[in-house]
Amino acid sequence: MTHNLLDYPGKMHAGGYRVTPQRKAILDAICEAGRRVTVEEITLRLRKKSPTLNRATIYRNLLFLQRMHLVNGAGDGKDKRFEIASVEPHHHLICRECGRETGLDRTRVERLKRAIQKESRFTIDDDHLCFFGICRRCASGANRKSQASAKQRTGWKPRRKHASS
Amino acid sequence: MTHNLLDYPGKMHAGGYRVTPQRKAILDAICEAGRRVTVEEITLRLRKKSPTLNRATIYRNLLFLQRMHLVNGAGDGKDKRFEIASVEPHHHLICRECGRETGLDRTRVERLKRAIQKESRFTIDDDHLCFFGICRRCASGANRKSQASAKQRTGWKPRRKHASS
DNA sequence: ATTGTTAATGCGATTATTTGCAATAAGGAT
DNA sequence: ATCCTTATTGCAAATAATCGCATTAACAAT
Repeated sequence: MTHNLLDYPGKMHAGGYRVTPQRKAILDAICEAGRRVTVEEITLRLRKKSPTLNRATIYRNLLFLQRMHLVNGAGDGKDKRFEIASVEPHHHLICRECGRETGLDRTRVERLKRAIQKESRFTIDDDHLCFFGICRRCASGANRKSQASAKQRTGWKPRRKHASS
Repeated sequence: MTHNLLDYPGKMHAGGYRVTPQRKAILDAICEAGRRVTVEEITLRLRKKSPTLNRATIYRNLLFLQRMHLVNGAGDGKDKRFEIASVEPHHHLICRECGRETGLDRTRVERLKRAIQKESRFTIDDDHLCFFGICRRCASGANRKSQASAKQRTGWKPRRKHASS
């Protein structure tokens, strides 16, 4: 239970918020997944242990947990994914093509954050940034077929001027 | 028409995609707004000049235009906002509290992107990053009442242990 | 253990977004 | 100008996400 390291009850109480079984269940579900999960996956996991937990409660708490910095979310629409916020700030490089994540040396990013904060006195409170782009493999065209479904999923076919078979 | 600088017909054709009046209308609508706009605002603007343009077409093209790097989108859910992608890469600091944007010296960010690319050979194709956090004014508590509605909008009341009037 | 306060949940009803598919129309070729 | 291919649209139906409000239950205080 990674999230226990975060002392989430303490953080919630400190803000005047309450620790409910629903919130615990949601944190558990994300934690047990052990990777970045979509709302759908979270909902499915919850069906088992907490079948009565309401849809609206999930959405509300996902927002809440993000605000509390207990959970990090990144991505667009249905592809948005959540994970337990790590004690250690860390960042991701996510490939738009194949969806794979690459680690990212955090010192560099933290340095940028500090520099920005120093200059503009704006505090970036995100300890978990996601940068989207194209990974090495996809850039080289190495894995065209293997995971090229990203495009299809959003409904656009790749370029193919009229030319038979 | 800032977006004409981008040669969007060229980019679309290059990918085997088509330039339709609907796409033009959507780009125009975002452009005319002259600032980061929500789907709702885009829809409202389109009602006037292109009343027949379908909902689904708007959503599909917003995705499409982002993929084409003609439009940038950032933010969560209904707060997601779009703007015409500038020829010049630029980045934003957006305050979670009051929603205001602060400019951000882009050289620093570009340097980070280059460094990452060099190290991991991952190409961050985002020329428009949004960093969320707390701006100077809100951090100092200067404008509590003026724009503190951000919290209410998502349905949470600020901490206030029971104490009358 | 009981009580009071009010944050949080569940529910039903809206509203927002997505999807499948037939009909339409962009743009290359003749 | 006309034809052909197929990307894109509009529509209607399906899903997903949000909202208002009455009810429930955390938790601080007694």
